Amino acid sequence: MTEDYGNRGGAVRLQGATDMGSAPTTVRTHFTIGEIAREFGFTLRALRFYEEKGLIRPRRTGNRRLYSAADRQRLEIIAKCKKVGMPLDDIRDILGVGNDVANDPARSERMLDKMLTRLDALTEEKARIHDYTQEALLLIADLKAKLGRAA
DNA sequence: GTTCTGACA
DNA sequence: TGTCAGAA
Repeated sequence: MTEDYGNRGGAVRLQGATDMGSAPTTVRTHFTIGEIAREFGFTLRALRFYEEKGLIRPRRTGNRRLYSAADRQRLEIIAKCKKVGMPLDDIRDILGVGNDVANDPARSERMLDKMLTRLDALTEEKARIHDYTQEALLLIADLKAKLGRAA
């Protein structure tokens, strides 16, 4: 884990903004795929995959990916949606094409809509699993009885 | 050591 | 998506 907080890529120096120490404060505006992966818990493969699918469009430095604040906001949404098992296609719809995802009421509206739909699906799944469980229990009891074992 | 692309599972 | 390979 090379925590290169040096002045690579999108690093920017803010005038006068210093903290405690004497070294000039460096605020990084862009991050490498490795850093983003660690921060959000995504694998490098997943991040490249999301890019292939058009969910994010990190800028490049040569052919190295650089993730901006906007990319991170999108990733945050992706993480939340993935957490409930939402399909990537739906996540892409929520995100929309623009790269600026901050404070977008329309986006929140889309996300709410998709989330409600997802809730329905999860509720149905839960019911289905309950049914399967009951069936399995019944079959097990039946088999045990047939084998002369205690229930 | 880190990241990239492409291919296969 | 994980994993592996070969290159930068």
